[in-house]
Amino acid sequence: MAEKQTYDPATIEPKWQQFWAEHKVFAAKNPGEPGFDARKPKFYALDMFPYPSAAGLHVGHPEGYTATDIVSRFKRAKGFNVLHPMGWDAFGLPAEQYAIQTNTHPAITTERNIGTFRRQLQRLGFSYDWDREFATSDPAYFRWTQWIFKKLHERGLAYESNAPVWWCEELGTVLSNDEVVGGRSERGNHPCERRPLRQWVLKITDYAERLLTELDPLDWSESLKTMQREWIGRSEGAEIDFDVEGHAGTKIRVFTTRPDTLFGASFMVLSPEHPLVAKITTPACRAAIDDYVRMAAGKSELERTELAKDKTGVFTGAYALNPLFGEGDPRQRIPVWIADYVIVSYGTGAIMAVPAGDERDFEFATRFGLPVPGIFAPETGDAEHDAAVAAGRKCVAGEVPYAAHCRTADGLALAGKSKVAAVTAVIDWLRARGRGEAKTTFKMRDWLFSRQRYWGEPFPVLHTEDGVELMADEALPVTLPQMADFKPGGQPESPLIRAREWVATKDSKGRPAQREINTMPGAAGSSWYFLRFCDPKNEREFCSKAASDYWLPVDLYVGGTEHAVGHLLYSRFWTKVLHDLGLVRVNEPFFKLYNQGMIQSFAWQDGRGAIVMPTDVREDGDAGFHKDTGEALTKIITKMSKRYGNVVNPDDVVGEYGADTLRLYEMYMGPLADSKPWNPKDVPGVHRFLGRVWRLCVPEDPAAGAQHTWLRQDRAGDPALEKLLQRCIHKVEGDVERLAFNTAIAAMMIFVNEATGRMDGLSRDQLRRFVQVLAPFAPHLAEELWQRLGGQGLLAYANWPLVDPQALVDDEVEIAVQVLGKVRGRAVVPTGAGNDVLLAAARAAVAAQLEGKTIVKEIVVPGKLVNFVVK
RNA sequence: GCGGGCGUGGCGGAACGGCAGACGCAGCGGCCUUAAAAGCCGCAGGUUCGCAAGGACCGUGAGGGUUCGAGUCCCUCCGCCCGCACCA
Repeated sequence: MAEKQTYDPATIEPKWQQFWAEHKVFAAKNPGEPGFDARKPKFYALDMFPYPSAAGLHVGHPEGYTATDIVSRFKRAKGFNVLHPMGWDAFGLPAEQYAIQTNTHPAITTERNIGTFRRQLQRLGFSYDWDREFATSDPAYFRWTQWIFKKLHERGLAYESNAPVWWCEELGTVLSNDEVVGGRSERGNHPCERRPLRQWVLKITDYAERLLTELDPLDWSESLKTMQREWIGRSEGAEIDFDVEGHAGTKIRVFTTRPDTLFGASFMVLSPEHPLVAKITTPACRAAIDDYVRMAAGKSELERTELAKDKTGVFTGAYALNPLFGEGDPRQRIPVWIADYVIVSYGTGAIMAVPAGDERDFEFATRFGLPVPGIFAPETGDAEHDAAVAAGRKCVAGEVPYAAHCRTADGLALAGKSKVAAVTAVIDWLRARGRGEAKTTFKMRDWLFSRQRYWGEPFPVLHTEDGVELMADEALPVTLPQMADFKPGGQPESPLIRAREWVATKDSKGRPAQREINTMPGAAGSSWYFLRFCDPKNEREFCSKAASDYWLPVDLYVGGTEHAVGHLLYSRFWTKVLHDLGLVRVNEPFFKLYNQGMIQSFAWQDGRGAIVMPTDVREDGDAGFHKDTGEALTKIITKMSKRYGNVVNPDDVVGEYGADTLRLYEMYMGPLADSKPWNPKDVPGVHRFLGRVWRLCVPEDPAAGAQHTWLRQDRAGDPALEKLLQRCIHKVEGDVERLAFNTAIAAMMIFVNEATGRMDGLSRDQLRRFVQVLAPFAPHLAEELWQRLGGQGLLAYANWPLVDPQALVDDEVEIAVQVLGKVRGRAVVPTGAGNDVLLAAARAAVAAQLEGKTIVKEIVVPGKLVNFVVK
């Protein structure tokens, strides 16, 4: 007997992948190109492009990619021009570290890794337009990254700075704020320290206000918007100048959000790094101050910000003068301290301390025995509390009535004013006297834009006799020199310094000049790649205005939360700058952003909490035992990691079940946004489903042909199946729009289960339509069946089947009948029946429960239920 | 500490304020098979009454509230996850 015709992804998947690639089935046409259809709306579906690591693709990658692929295929079927590209974020530290480890040039390892990633992605049948592929390390691409840097420089948004930056000895480079977490590098968890180094910095703070307000209308999750808002960290207040006693002309400027509490400023705190510390410290205090400053500098950021630690600080010996009070007022003269709870880089690096109104200042005052002048007169009714606050024994924040003595001789008086009014009053008073002004500050710092590494974009910058010179557009791209040894030198200097011939060059006037030896950070190339995808081959421009006008903004951007404040902020910043230059129409690049959850995995833990590798575990159902000791183990859910031995390789899954099963399983696991564990036992379930779909079309016996006999011609299908199919199409449509892929798949399973029960009632037309619905999820199987069913042309180009709204309505509905809110019966009534019909049917259904009771109220929800309230 | 999210069967998860547990996994029974695998058909939250058909009660982390009706809305608490964390 001949082989059975079973569902065999290993033959159909490569077949269709090859066909799609050869015929460029998913190539997107730009306006003006032959074949472009201007009548169609556009849809730009984008994945956060991957960093091609040596480890290859991880099952986490295809989760988001499958989601955007489903939407892309769906939108094509719905008549959209779809842009769905893929490329590589290829410059950066990990590539370079891997290159160093394997002693291979990063260009080579990167190319090899990209090859692996591309092959793995193509095995999953994603409908990318591969003609638009590029890597950020391609000279044809980074030429324009350099060009954009020039534009930023022209606008005054790029500058050199010598301010302290995060230096990571282990990585041999500086890192930006979002790359350092708690004083350690995000990548590798190495210790970092602050040190001053000459660096290129981008003035993202100029855009802080816009980055904040223009976030509002975006279709992003609230939690992500909150993260960005907090990172930007806007706060409104005032800057106030304090004179220093005995130092005429020297002023200490502070930033405060509570200028209304100036009456209670009883000391002042400078950060240890504040430039005036050395100047104002008195000889008697100098030794202690020097010690403290040295100690603060030696502390890691982690130690300095450690939670719940006691505050430390030292008196400078100097006194500042509160601008509110005149000579002779005992409140005028306040001591100046230094303490490391004040951060040099925020605000002015100095604060006025108001212990009565600020928890931190109160703690400091208490610890060092400084006075706490009361400035509030609360009336909470709690006499003890009110008295304590008035006397300065307790600290309060927020809206509290001011004490009567909060007044100046010349008419400023806060008593009776609201907080907002008091803030305004104090600012007005200060401004009139040139002692302060309203001020808004941001936590966000400028973007540290240079790295001391080899594998990144060189700057289009020369250092000449006259200073910095930007290179001409024609000289771009500035490519990296070939170097045999690109390791960091242990110095805070780029390895490029050793490429002497490359560094030494001539400026535009023919004089000797040196190239900039720092390179750009990894986030440079990824800050505009979504633009380049619109016009990836353009040699004259970074992206034609026509192309970006058409495709942007990105309609759906899917990726992980880890880029919440880095990449997403930088991309928004660059887009706004390019917009301001008139080069891009949109002001925001990503209209809808969706964060997929993490795919986790099971791991085993013993009684001490130690991880037990799966190879040492004997599984028995859901329980697990140590193979050697027999100890019962606990199953935990955690991220996939080599340490736990629980990494799932997509290649293995594709090898065993096929790409369609992998895609379908990842979408079926649960909501896209949730983190959820990979359960190998669940995978066969979706594979079985695909096998059933296959059998709906293809007979087991090859002698019976490529499709069941009843599918060889058109004839009417089973009306009950028709109704189910209509429902299924409708449900999938709605679910795909809201990215609820798990429930869409459930709906398809329901249909297939029914259809399997009466297979020969299924018509060719019905099965074709079902296959169309399946196509975005399992495109290979769908395309194969479409062909066997004699579908017109390619399924990839077919229009989404229409739903007949009539078909969604049943003639009859079953309603629930409740008595006192509990379901006691059911009744079948005609759809759209009036309340009286419903009530009559309902009464009959629960007659027994109503017996001997009085109906107090009848609640009717048409088409759903009837509830009797009885007594 | 502050902000946000989440707690539903043995497991992953469904459920516009209206029949909790769709769909899948694991489980059980049956058909097919010499046997198994595969496949197909069916059962299935818990407790309990009943020979059965079919009932009853309890059930969405805990407690309270709003409502004719709460997994869903409100308050308090517990637990888990994420983000921020001396930002003046």
